[in-house]
Amino acid sequence: MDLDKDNKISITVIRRLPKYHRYLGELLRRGINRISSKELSDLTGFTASQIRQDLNNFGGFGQQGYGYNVEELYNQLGKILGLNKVYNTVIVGSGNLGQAISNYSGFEEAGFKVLSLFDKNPKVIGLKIRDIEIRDVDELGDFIKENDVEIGVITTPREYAQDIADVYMENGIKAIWNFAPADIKVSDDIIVENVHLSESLFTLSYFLNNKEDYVKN
Amino acid sequence: MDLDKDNKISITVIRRLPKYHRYLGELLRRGINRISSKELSDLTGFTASQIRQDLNNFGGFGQQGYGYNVEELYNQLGKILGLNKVYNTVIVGSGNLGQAISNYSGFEEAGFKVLSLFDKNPKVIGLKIRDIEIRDVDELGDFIKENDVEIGVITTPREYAQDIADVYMENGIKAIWNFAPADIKVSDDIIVENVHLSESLFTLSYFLNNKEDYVKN
DNA sequence: TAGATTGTTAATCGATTAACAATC
DNA sequence: TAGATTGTTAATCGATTAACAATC
Repeated sequence: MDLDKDNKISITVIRRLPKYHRYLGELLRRGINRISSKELSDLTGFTASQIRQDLNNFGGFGQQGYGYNVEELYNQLGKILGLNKVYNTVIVGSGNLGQAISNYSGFEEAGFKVLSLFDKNPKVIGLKIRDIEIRDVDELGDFIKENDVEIGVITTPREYAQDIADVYMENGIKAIWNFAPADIKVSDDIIVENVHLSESLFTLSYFLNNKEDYVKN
Repeated sequence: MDLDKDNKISITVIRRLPKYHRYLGELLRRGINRISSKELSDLTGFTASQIRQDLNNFGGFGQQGYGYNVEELYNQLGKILGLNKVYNTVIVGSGNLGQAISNYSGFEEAGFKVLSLFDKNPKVIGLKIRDIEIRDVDELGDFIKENDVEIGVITTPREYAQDIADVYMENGIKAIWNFAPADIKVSDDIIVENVHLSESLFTLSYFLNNKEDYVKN
């Protein structure tokens, strides 16, 4: 799909898409049918021009003189983001962060189904978080293969992150969502998305000490 | 401070600083004394040229023919990021995510001291997470004022985020670290740093479905 | 039809990369 | 000294903004 263009969509554009999707979801809940790029600009803080440019990378979803149909654009963006599918997911590290992710209903609603948590601590193996069992991390590889797991989450301490990434890689996982404060090394065909909480907090700290550099949004 | 320049440091530069800091910390732990921009480039994935440009926004930390002293650069970056201070912090929302943050030793080591968690659920008010008490959210405003709290974290469900932000704002908090999937509105003098986990996950999902757009790092 | 707003091209702005003199 | 590597300027590249014809 998307063979009609050779040039990549830039990461800066891609990272704005979820925000458009979120605001359109809100508008939809509020029963609003149509929105212009100008109005979306007021909501999101991106310029109207930028919004039109961004969307036109994927198609002409709008209509001159009218704007965009909220529901249609929401659905289109959902499809572009791959939210029209279900992804089998596992989480390694059953601490608070792992539990937070497995409990968050928003992810399940968006199609990210957590099949199991994994840990190496015998005290927690066998327990259930809601209805999701915590398994021994030694069973991780087999579980991935037997259950067509596509996405692996890492919520372990830093020192185990690379080992888990290796197990993920060896067993054919397609994408890794990494919360450990380390950059893992995997082969080029595996998607890695990092959430480095420290980097976010330290950025906050920087701005707290250098208010003159801070700009909203 | 930093009165010697009128032009702001751009956000793209600022967001790279924590990563430099993290790698330098690793090098320090490994007992490595000196590093060149070329070597830092191999570690971080940023170009050597970019690294030298970034650092020179803040000072000439290197030495021709030698490179950078790891410990000195680590300390300088720590200072630039404001990690040489202690910040009184509170967390509203004592669920898994709030607990994960309050338990993470890395934040406390970096100077972010969690004084209290807050919740509105009577069942958890009065409990302790490690040695941090969960208080009634009704006491939030007074607590902030009495304890010189500078940073407020929001780990509540989306629908409460703005209300908490309002309490933070009214009681003089300086920065908000927001994990709720909503963009909160506050006055311009308050720093807001968002962690939108859904946006990260949806970006991962996009790349899973559009591998041709994926580029490492 | 007249007004509104898109899709898209062109202009501008900013960030990254390349190059190299300075110097340790 | 010779080699290495910085700090910094200039060149390039890419992203954002502005403008407007097309058209609903």
